[in-house]
Amino acid sequence: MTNETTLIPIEKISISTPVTEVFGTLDQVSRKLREIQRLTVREVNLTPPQFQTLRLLWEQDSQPFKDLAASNGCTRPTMTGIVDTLEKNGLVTRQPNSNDRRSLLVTLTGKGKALEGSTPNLDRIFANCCVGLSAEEFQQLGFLLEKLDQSLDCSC
Amino acid sequence: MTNETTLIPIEKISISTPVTEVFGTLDQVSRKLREIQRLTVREVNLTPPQFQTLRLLWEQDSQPFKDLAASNGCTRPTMTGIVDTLEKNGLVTRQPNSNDRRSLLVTLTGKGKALEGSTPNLDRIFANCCVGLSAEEFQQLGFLLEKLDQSLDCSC
DNA sequence: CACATATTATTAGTATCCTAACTAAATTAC
DNA sequence: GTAATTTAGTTAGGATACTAATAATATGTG
Repeated sequence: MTNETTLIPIEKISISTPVTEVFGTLDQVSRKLREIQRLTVREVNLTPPQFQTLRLLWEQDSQPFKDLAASNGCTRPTMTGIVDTLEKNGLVTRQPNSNDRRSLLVTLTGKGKALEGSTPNLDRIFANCCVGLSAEEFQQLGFLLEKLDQSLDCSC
Repeated sequence: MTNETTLIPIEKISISTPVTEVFGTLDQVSRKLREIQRLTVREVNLTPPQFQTLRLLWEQDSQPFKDLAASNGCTRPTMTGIVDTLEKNGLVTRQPNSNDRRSLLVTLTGKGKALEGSTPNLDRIFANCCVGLSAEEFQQLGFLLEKLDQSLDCSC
Protein backbone atom coordinates (compact mmCIF):
# COMPACT_ATOMS: atom_id res chain seq x y z
CA MET A 1 0.00 0.00 0.00
CA THR A 2 2.99 2.30 0.46
CA ASN A 3 3.08 4.83 -2.31
CA GLU A 4 6.25 6.65 -1.38
CA THR A 5 9.37 6.30 -3.47
CA THR A 6 12.09 4.26 -1.78
CA LEU A 7 15.70 4.18 -2.87
CA ILE A 8 17.95 1.13 -2.92
CA PRO A 9 21.69 1.43 -3.46
CA ILE A 10 23.41 -0.71 -6.05
CA GLU A 11 26.91 -1.65 -5.01
CA LYS A 12 29.65 -2.97 -7.20
CA ILE A 13 27.82 -3.05 -10.50
CA SER A 14 30.24 -4.73 -12.87
CA ILE A 15 30.21 -3.33 -16.40
CA SER A 16 26.95 -3.90 -18.28
CA THR A 17 24.97 -7.12 -17.82
CA PRO A 18 23.73 -8.59 -21.11
CA VAL A 19 20.19 -9.86 -21.15
CA THR A 20 21.19 -13.45 -21.75
CA GLU A 21 23.49 -13.43 -18.76
CA VAL A 22 20.81 -12.11 -16.42
CA PHE A 23 18.36 -14.68 -17.74
CA GLY A 24 21.00 -17.36 -17.24
CA THR A 25 21.32 -16.36 -13.58
CA LEU A 26 17.55 -16.35 -13.25
CA ASP A 27 17.41 -19.86 -14.65
CA GLN A 28 20.13 -20.97 -12.27
CA VAL A 29 18.36 -19.50 -9.23
CA SER A 30 15.14 -21.12 -10.34
CA ARG A 31 16.86 -24.50 -10.64
CA LYS A 32 18.41 -24.20 -7.20
CA LEU A 33 15.09 -23.31 -5.61
CA ARG A 34 13.43 -26.27 -7.29
CA GLU A 35 16.22 -28.50 -6.05
CA ILE A 36 15.78 -27.25 -2.48
CA GLN A 37 12.07 -27.90 -2.78
CA ARG A 38 12.69 -31.35 -4.23
CA LEU A 39 15.00 -32.39 -1.41
CA THR A 40 12.61 -30.95 1.17
CA VAL A 41 9.40 -32.61 0.06
CA ARG A 42 11.21 -35.89 -0.65
CA GLU A 43 11.22 -36.38 3.11
CA VAL A 44 7.48 -37.09 2.91
CA ASN A 45 7.80 -39.05 -0.33
CA LEU A 46 6.44 -36.35 -2.60
CA THR A 47 7.70 -34.61 -5.71
CA PRO A 48 7.38 -30.83 -6.09
CA PRO A 49 4.35 -30.96 -8.44
CA GLN A 50 2.64 -33.46 -6.15
CA PHE A 51 3.35 -31.23 -3.15
CA GLN A 52 2.07 -28.13 -4.96
CA THR A 53 -1.13 -29.94 -5.85
CA LEU A 54 -1.68 -31.15 -2.31
CA ARG A 55 -0.97 -27.68 -0.99
CA LEU A 56 -3.75 -26.30 -3.17
CA LEU A 57 -6.10 -28.98 -1.83
CA TRP A 58 -5.05 -28.36 1.78
CA GLU A 59 -6.13 -24.76 1.27
CA GLN A 60 -9.40 -25.81 -0.29
CA ASP A 61 -10.45 -29.41 -0.75
CA SER A 62 -12.42 -30.86 -3.69
CA GLN A 63 -11.24 -28.61 -6.48
CA PRO A 64 -12.02 -29.12 -10.17
CA PHE A 65 -9.28 -30.92 -12.04
CA LYS A 66 -8.83 -28.13 -14.57
CA ASP A 67 -8.45 -25.49 -11.84
CA LEU A 68 -5.64 -27.50 -10.29
CA ALA A 69 -3.88 -27.64 -13.63
CA ALA A 70 -4.28 -23.89 -14.10
CA SER A 71 -3.10 -23.08 -10.55
CA ASN A 72 -0.15 -25.38 -11.00
CA GLY A 73 0.77 -23.77 -14.29
CA CYS A 74 0.83 -27.07 -16.14
CA THR A 75 -1.25 -28.59 -18.93
CA ARG A 76 -4.12 -30.97 -18.30
CA PRO A 77 -2.33 -34.01 -19.66
CA THR A 78 0.47 -33.28 -17.20
CA MET A 79 -2.02 -32.96 -14.37
CA THR A 80 -3.50 -36.32 -15.32
CA GLY A 81 -0.14 -37.93 -14.55
CA ILE A 82 0.26 -36.10 -11.26
CA VAL A 83 -3.23 -37.01 -10.04
CA ASP A 84 -2.66 -40.58 -11.24
CA THR A 85 0.33 -40.90 -8.96
CA LEU A 86 -1.36 -39.16 -6.02
CA GLU A 87 -4.34 -41.47 -6.45
CA LYS A 88 -2.12 -44.54 -6.75
CA ASN A 89 -0.50 -43.55 -3.46
CA GLY A 90 -3.90 -43.15 -1.82
CA LEU A 91 -3.69 -39.41 -1.17
CA VAL A 92 -6.54 -38.17 -3.38
CA THR A 93 -9.53 -39.55 -5.27
CA ARG A 94 -11.33 -38.46 -8.42
CA GLN A 95 -14.98 -37.64 -7.76
CA PRO A 96 -17.73 -36.85 -10.24
CA ASN A 97 -18.88 -33.23 -10.46
CA SER A 98 -22.65 -33.10 -10.31
CA ASN A 99 -22.71 -29.74 -12.08
CA ASP A 100 -20.91 -30.97 -15.17
CA ARG A 101 -20.52 -34.62 -16.06
CA ARG A 102 -17.34 -33.91 -18.06
CA SER A 103 -15.64 -32.46 -15.02
CA LEU A 104 -13.89 -34.14 -12.09
CA LEU A 105 -13.35 -33.01 -8.54
CA VAL A 106 -10.06 -33.99 -6.96
CA THR A 107 -10.60 -34.72 -3.30
CA LEU A 108 -8.21 -35.48 -0.44
CA THR A 109 -8.42 -38.86 1.29
CA GLY A 110 -7.89 -39.14 5.03
CA LYS A 111 -4.29 -40.04 4.33
CA GLY A 112 -3.93 -37.00 2.07
CA LYS A 113 -5.35 -34.70 4.73
CA ALA A 114 -3.18 -36.21 7.45
CA LEU A 115 -0.04 -35.58 5.43
CA GLU A 116 -0.41 -31.83 5.89
CA GLY A 117 0.63 -32.15 9.52
CA SER A 118 3.86 -34.02 8.87
CA THR A 119 4.98 -31.85 5.97
CA PRO A 120 8.15 -29.80 6.45
CA ASN A 121 7.68 -26.02 6.53
CA LEU A 122 8.85 -25.05 3.07
CA ASP A 123 8.17 -21.37 3.66
CA ARG A 124 10.61 -21.26 6.53
CA ILE A 125 13.21 -23.18 4.57
CA PHE A 126 12.85 -20.79 1.65
CA ALA A 127 13.09 -17.81 3.98
CA ASN A 128 16.43 -19.11 5.23
CA CYS A 129 17.72 -19.09 1.66
CA CYS A 130 17.57 -15.31 1.45
CA VAL A 131 19.77 -14.30 4.35
CA GLY A 132 22.21 -12.79 1.84
CA LEU A 133 19.70 -10.11 0.89
CA SER A 134 18.35 -7.32 3.06
CA ALA A 135 14.59 -7.02 3.44
CA GLU A 136 14.64 -3.99 1.16
CA GLU A 137 16.67 -5.76 -1.48
CA PHE A 138 14.31 -8.69 -1.39
CA GLN A 139 11.31 -6.43 -1.80
CA GLN A 140 13.04 -4.71 -4.68
CA LEU A 141 13.73 -8.09 -6.29
CA GLY A 142 10.07 -9.02 -5.98
CA PHE A 143 9.03 -5.74 -7.52
CA LEU A 144 11.39 -6.10 -10.49
CA LEU A 145 10.39 -9.71 -11.10
CA GLU A 146 6.75 -8.70 -11.09
CA LYS A 147 7.48 -5.99 -13.61
CA LEU A 148 9.43 -8.38 -15.82
CA ASP A 149 6.61 -10.89 -15.55
CA GLN A 150 4.17 -8.30 -16.86
CA SER A 151 6.56 -7.22 -19.57
CA LEU A 152 6.75 -10.81 -20.78
CA ASP A 153 3.00 -10.85 -21.28
CA CYS A 154 2.90 -7.60 -23.19
CA SER A 155 5.90 -7.62 -25.48
CA CYS A 156 6.44 -11.24 -26.44
CA MET B 1 33.76 -1.95 -12.68
CA THR B 2 31.82 1.11 -11.51
CA ASN B 3 32.17 1.42 -7.79
CA GLU B 4 29.86 4.35 -7.24
CA THR B 5 26.56 3.88 -5.51
CA THR B 6 23.55 4.21 -7.80
CA LEU B 7 20.00 4.65 -6.59
CA ILE B 8 16.92 3.10 -8.11
CA PRO B 9 13.42 4.19 -7.11
CA ILE B 10 10.84 1.62 -6.13
CA GLU B 11 7.34 2.64 -7.09
CA LYS B 12 4.13 1.24 -5.76
CA ILE B 13 5.49 -1.31 -3.35
CA SER B 14 2.43 -3.18 -2.15
CA ILE B 15 2.55 -4.19 1.49
CA SER B 16 5.26 -6.72 2.29
CA THR B 17 6.09 -9.47 -0.19
CA PRO B 18 6.39 -12.89 1.45
CA VAL B 19 9.27 -15.04 0.32
CA THR B 20 7.06 -17.70 -1.19
CA GLU B 21 5.24 -15.15 -3.31
CA VAL B 22 8.46 -13.70 -4.72
CA PHE B 23 9.72 -17.18 -5.45
CA GLY B 24 6.44 -17.96 -7.13
CA THR B 25 6.86 -14.97 -9.43
CA LEU B 26 10.43 -16.05 -10.12
CA ASP B 27 9.23 -19.49 -11.08
CA GLN B 28 6.58 -18.00 -13.33
CA VAL B 29 9.07 -15.72 -15.09
CA SER B 30 11.41 -18.65 -15.52
CA ARG B 31 8.63 -20.73 -17.09
CA LYS B 32 7.68 -17.97 -19.48
CA LEU B 33 11.26 -17.48 -20.61
CA ARG B 34 11.61 -21.21 -21.19
CA GLU B 35 8.39 -21.17 -23.18
CA ILE B 36 9.65 -18.30 -25.36
CA GLN B 37 12.87 -20.22 -25.90
CA ARG B 38 10.96 -23.39 -26.71
CA LEU B 39 8.78 -21.70 -29.33
CA THR B 40 11.80 -19.95 -30.82
CA VAL B 41 14.12 -22.92 -31.26
CA ARG B 42 11.25 -25.11 -32.41
CA GLU B 43 11.50 -23.27 -35.73
CA VAL B 44 14.73 -25.19 -36.37
CA ASN B 45 13.36 -28.40 -34.90
CA LEU B 46 15.27 -28.21 -31.65
CA THR B 47 14.32 -28.34 -27.99
CA PRO B 48 15.87 -25.91 -25.49
CA PRO B 49 18.35 -28.42 -24.01
CA GLN B 50 19.37 -29.51 -27.51
CA PHE B 51 19.84 -25.88 -28.52
CA GLN B 52 21.88 -25.12 -25.41
CA THR B 53 24.11 -28.08 -26.11
CA LEU B 54 24.66 -27.07 -29.72
CA ARG B 55 25.35 -23.51 -28.64
CA LEU B 56 28.16 -24.75 -26.41
CA LEU B 57 29.57 -26.73 -29.33
CA TRP B 58 29.26 -23.79 -31.72
CA GLU B 59 31.43 -21.84 -29.32
CA GLN B 60 33.94 -24.67 -29.06
CA ASP B 61 33.61 -27.92 -30.94
CA SER B 62 34.57 -31.40 -29.65
CA GLN B 63 33.92 -30.99 -25.95
CA PRO B 64 34.03 -33.81 -23.41
CA PHE B 65 30.63 -35.27 -22.67
CA LYS B 66 30.86 -34.59 -18.95
CA ASP B 67 31.75 -30.91 -19.53
CA LEU B 68 28.63 -30.47 -21.63
CA ALA B 69 26.52 -31.93 -18.84
CA ALA B 70 28.15 -29.62 -16.32
CA SER B 71 27.75 -26.52 -18.52
CA ASN B 72 24.16 -27.42 -19.19
CA GLY B 73 23.48 -27.88 -15.49
CA CYS B 74 22.08 -31.39 -15.93
CA THR B 75 23.16 -34.85 -14.86
CA ARG B 76 25.07 -37.19 -17.14
CA PRO B 77 22.18 -39.61 -17.61
CA THR B 78 20.11 -36.66 -18.82
CA MET B 79 22.88 -35.61 -21.18
CA THR B 80 22.99 -39.15 -22.57
CA GLY B 81 19.42 -38.70 -23.79
CA ILE B 82 20.06 -35.28 -25.28
CA VAL B 83 23.15 -36.43 -27.18
CA ASP B 84 21.25 -39.55 -28.27
CA THR B 85 18.62 -37.40 -29.96
CA LEU B 86 21.15 -34.98 -31.46
CA GLU B 87 23.10 -37.94 -32.81
CA LYS B 88 19.94 -39.59 -34.14
CA ASN B 89 19.16 -36.38 -36.01
CA GLY B 90 22.68 -36.30 -37.48
CA LEU B 91 23.82 -33.11 -35.74
CA VAL B 92 26.64 -34.50 -33.56
CA THR B 93 28.72 -37.65 -33.21
CA ARG B 94 30.36 -39.34 -30.25
CA GLN B 95 34.13 -39.62 -30.69
CA PRO B 96 36.65 -41.48 -28.53
CA ASN B 97 38.91 -39.38 -26.35
CA SER B 98 42.48 -40.50 -26.81
CA ASN B 99 43.48 -39.12 -23.41
CA ASP B 100 40.96 -41.23 -21.49
CA ARG B 101 39.21 -44.25 -22.91
CA ARG B 102 36.26 -43.82 -20.52
CA SER B 103 35.58 -40.36 -21.88
CA LEU B 104 33.76 -39.25 -25.03
CA LEU B 105 34.11 -36.15 -27.14
CA VAL B 106 30.90 -34.78 -28.63
CA THR B 107 31.62 -33.34 -32.06
CA LEU B 108 29.48 -31.39 -34.53
CA THR B 109 28.73 -32.89 -37.92
CA GLY B 110 28.62 -30.70 -41.02
CA LYS B 111 24.86 -30.53 -40.59
CA GLY B 112 25.30 -29.51 -36.95
CA LYS B 113 27.74 -26.78 -37.87
CA ALA B 114 25.53 -25.51 -40.69
CA LEU B 115 22.56 -25.16 -38.34
CA GLU B 116 24.24 -22.28 -36.54
CA GLY B 117 23.61 -20.02 -39.54
CA SER B 118 19.89 -20.66 -39.73
CA THR B 119 19.22 -20.41 -36.01
CA PRO B 120 17.00 -17.54 -34.86
CA ASN B 121 18.72 -14.89 -32.75
CA LEU B 122 17.53 -15.80 -29.27
CA ASP B 123 19.47 -12.96 -27.66
CA ARG B 124 17.59 -10.36 -29.63
CA ILE B 125 14.25 -12.04 -28.90
CA PHE B 126 15.06 -12.12 -25.20
CA ALA B 127 16.10 -8.47 -25.30
CA ASN B 128 12.69 -7.57 -26.68
CA CYS B 129 11.07 -9.22 -23.67
CA CYS B 130 12.47 -6.61 -21.31
CA VAL B 131 11.07 -3.42 -22.77
CA GLY B 132 9.00 -2.98 -19.62
CA LEU B 133 12.13 -2.41 -17.55
CA SER B 134 14.57 0.46 -17.82
CA ALA B 135 18.24 -0.37 -18.35
CA GLU B 136 18.95 0.57 -14.74
CA GLU B 137 16.15 -1.61 -13.43
CA PHE B 138 17.38 -4.52 -15.49
CA GLN B 139 20.90 -4.10 -14.18
CA GLN B 140 19.55 -3.95 -10.67
CA LEU B 141 17.58 -7.13 -11.28
CA GLY B 142 20.73 -8.87 -12.49
CA PHE B 143 22.62 -7.71 -9.45
CA LEU B 144 19.97 -8.92 -7.02
CA LEU B 145 19.61 -12.28 -8.75
CA GLU B 146 23.36 -12.75 -8.59
CA LYS B 147 23.28 -11.98 -4.89
CA LEU B 148 20.43 -14.40 -4.30
CA ASP B 149 22.25 -17.04 -6.31
CA GLN B 150 25.25 -16.71 -4.02
CA SER B 151 23.06 -16.70 -0.94
CA LEU B 152 21.55 -19.99 -2.06
CA ASP B 153 24.98 -21.59 -2.13
CA CYS B 154 25.96 -20.33 1.31
CA SER B 155 22.90 -20.70 3.47
CA CYS B 156 21.08 -23.78 2.21
C1' DC C 1 52.52 -55.15 -8.97
C1' DA C 2 47.85 -55.79 -6.73
C1' DC C 3 43.86 -54.16 -4.75
C1' DA C 4 40.70 -50.57 -3.31
C1' DT C 5 38.71 -46.40 -4.83
C1' DA C 6 37.09 -42.98 -8.01
C1' DT C 7 35.44 -41.51 -12.45
C1' DT C 8 32.90 -41.92 -17.13
C1' DA C 9 29.09 -43.12 -19.60
C1' DT C 10 25.19 -46.04 -19.95
C1' DT C 11 20.98 -48.54 -18.53
C1' DA C 12 16.73 -49.16 -15.82
C1' DG C 13 12.94 -47.16 -13.68
C1' DT C 14 9.94 -43.39 -12.42
C1' DA C 15 7.97 -38.77 -12.81
C1' DT C 16 7.32 -34.47 -15.41
C1' DC C 17 6.34 -31.93 -19.29
C1' DC C 18 4.87 -30.98 -23.86
C1' DT C 19 1.75 -31.56 -28.41
C1' DA C 20 -1.62 -33.99 -31.02
C1' DA C 21 -5.39 -36.83 -31.30
C1' DC C 22 -9.42 -38.89 -29.07
C1' DT C 23 -14.00 -39.57 -26.33
C1' DA C 24 -17.68 -37.68 -23.93
C1' DA C 25 -20.45 -34.01 -22.66
C1' DA C 26 -22.01 -29.18 -22.80
C1' DT C 27 -22.93 -25.05 -25.45
C1' DT C 28 -23.92 -22.38 -29.48
C1' DA C 29 -25.91 -21.67 -34.01
C1' DC C 30 -29.23 -22.04 -37.25
C1' DG D 1 -34.25 -29.42 -32.25
C1' DT D 2 -30.57 -31.02 -34.84
C1' DA D 3 -25.72 -29.77 -36.24
C1' DA D 4 -21.40 -27.45 -35.40
C1' DT D 5 -18.38 -25.90 -32.03
C1' DT D 6 -16.25 -25.83 -27.64
C1' DT D 7 -14.70 -27.83 -23.35
C1' DA D 8 -12.98 -31.64 -19.94
C1' DG D 9 -10.22 -35.30 -19.31
C1' DT D 10 -7.53 -39.15 -21.19
C1' DT D 11 -4.33 -41.52 -24.25
C1' DA D 12 -0.23 -41.85 -27.20
C1' DG D 13 4.30 -40.51 -28.22
C1' DG D 14 8.41 -37.98 -27.46
C1' DA D 15 11.92 -35.43 -24.68
C1' DT D 16 13.76 -34.12 -20.23
C1' DA D 17 14.92 -34.88 -15.49
C1' DC D 18 16.08 -37.42 -11.41
C1' DT D 19 18.24 -41.67 -8.58
C1' DA D 20 20.39 -46.11 -8.34
C1' DA D 21 22.97 -49.60 -10.32
C1' DT D 22 26.32 -51.30 -13.88
C1' DA D 23 30.57 -51.87 -16.94
C1' DA D 24 34.83 -50.08 -18.23
C1' DT D 25 38.69 -47.49 -17.29
C1' DA D 26 41.94 -44.55 -14.24
C1' DT D 27 44.06 -43.54 -10.15
C1' DG D 28 45.48 -44.20 -5.62
C1' DT D 29 47.80 -46.88 -1.94
C1' DG D 30 49.94 -50.65 0.09
